[in-house]
Amino acid sequence: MSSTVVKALMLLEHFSEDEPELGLSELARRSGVDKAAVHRMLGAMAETGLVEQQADSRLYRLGAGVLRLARVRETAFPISSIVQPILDTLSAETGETAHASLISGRALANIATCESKKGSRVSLIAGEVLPYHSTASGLAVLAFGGDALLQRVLSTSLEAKTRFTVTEASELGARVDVTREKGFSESDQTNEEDVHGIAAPVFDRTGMACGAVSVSTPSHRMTEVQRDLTIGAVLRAGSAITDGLGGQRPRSYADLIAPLMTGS
Amino acid sequence: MSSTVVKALMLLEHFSEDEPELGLSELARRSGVDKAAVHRMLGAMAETGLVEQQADSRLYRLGAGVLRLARVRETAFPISSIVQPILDTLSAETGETAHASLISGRALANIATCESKKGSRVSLIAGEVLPYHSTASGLAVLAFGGDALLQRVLSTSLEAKTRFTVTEASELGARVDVTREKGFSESDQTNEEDVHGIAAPVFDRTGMACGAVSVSTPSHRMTEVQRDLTIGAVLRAGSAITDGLGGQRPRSYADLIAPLMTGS
DNA sequence: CACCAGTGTTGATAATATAACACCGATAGG
DNA sequence: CCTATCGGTGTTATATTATCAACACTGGTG
Repeated sequence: MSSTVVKALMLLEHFSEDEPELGLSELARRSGVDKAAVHRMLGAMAETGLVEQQADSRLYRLGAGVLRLARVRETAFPISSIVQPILDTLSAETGETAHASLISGRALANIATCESKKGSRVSLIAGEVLPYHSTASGLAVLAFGGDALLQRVLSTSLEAKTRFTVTEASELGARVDVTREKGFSESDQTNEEDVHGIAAPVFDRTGMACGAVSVSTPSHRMTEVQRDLTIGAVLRAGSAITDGLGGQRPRSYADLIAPLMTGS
Repeated sequence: MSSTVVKALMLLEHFSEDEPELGLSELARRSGVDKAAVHRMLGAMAETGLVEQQADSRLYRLGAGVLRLARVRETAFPISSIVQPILDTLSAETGETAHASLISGRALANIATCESKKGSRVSLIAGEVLPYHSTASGLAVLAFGGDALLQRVLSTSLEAKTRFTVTEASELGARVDVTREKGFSESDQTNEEDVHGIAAPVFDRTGMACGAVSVSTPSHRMTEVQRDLTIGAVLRAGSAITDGLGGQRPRSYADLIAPLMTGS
């Protein structure tokens, strides 16, 4: 069912900002894969520089190869450099943390962020993988990313990240419909406690959503005024990023959000 | 002998700044792997977001996953951000193109560059993979990266990149010895025509070389004066990077290069 | 229009790399 | 000194993968 390559690459998901170095046994435990298999996979990935092993502690971490690959991609398709300034203004306009993510296989990859300047803010782990079903960004992508993607996600089991997470396919489908009608998505504490998210889709040049831009606000601070302000700002940012990437908004979507994109 | 994971990841080496998008057949041809196998491997890597397939043209390119991974690594171990300013001053001091690379599996990965401002300059492809045996950076790493690495490289077949490339293991060993005695490495047109390189090793905290910093000068422009200037600047840059990464120079090496690090 | 050369994709079967298990030496703590 | 970790290693049955061929499709050409 699942190829060894996928299994090996899934191991990389366990490296995070908080735990950038992991031991063999630890990694085997978390991934639920046999220790010997993990050892072989890490060895294979080390050969190509995707991971590297500390000589002394024997811990593994992401290798220099990922930097090289990112450079190749970013040089050819400068996404991050286009997105970052837009996120900065989005964060400034709303006063909250903004981030952008792109479709990356079976999940969303957070590729750029701008944290709020406030002391109390939503702080997210760099390079986190965001599930489609529990985040505002995910909803935005599901709503405008085509039926194939939506069906695939609906047919998977939806993990409950908090007590508010939608775990029923039918209800998730309903939320996607709402998102499609409104032109933006909204989620309250479905991925993390006390985090409210508002997101807008980003389109590629075929008119399909390829990612999303989102603003995360502490739930207790979210007011009606703040909400309206954020929706307009997020939609403008989404459009700006779509344009920056050479993407194309579907006509119906452009008409839909036009009245909402008030403000400067 | 060779695992499927390695074979799959080797496919990624064929993506470059010049050719960021490749078709299935093209990739199969270059890698010498069966088309069907390449198809399955790319599919597997697409599942995890390491590559992505254009919906319309069906071409493959590096995916958003690599950006995410690079963010995780760079947040935890901010190498690029430490190296870049040092490269900038190195390039300013020498007037030529400077770059830094790290050990990445079986080769060196170029992770940061600063191009010369001159019209005639050495321009290198972003994210290029540098062979150990044909580059000044490679020599520097081989000389100070431990015997295990050196033996492994010496036992492989050395591809002739130009008519000056060293392809005999014995001669390469001799050049490594010279490098070890001098404290820096030098190569003239061994990797590319009309490119002269001078490189210094970068050490990790165990005192082993983990990478190198190098200045590439058009061969015809390399004079005695320029050479002395460059050697001092490269050695200073190497030391600065080693310090910035929390690395540790071996005592013997520090004594060796001390008299050469003249200038500011 | 038929043809051709190219593409991406999919099955079938045979070959082989892989998963699983127990095991090893080393290290650290009680 | 015993126990519980750790990283790493063999070995064999098994499941995945490589290989080959054929497929449907495209765009260009006679």
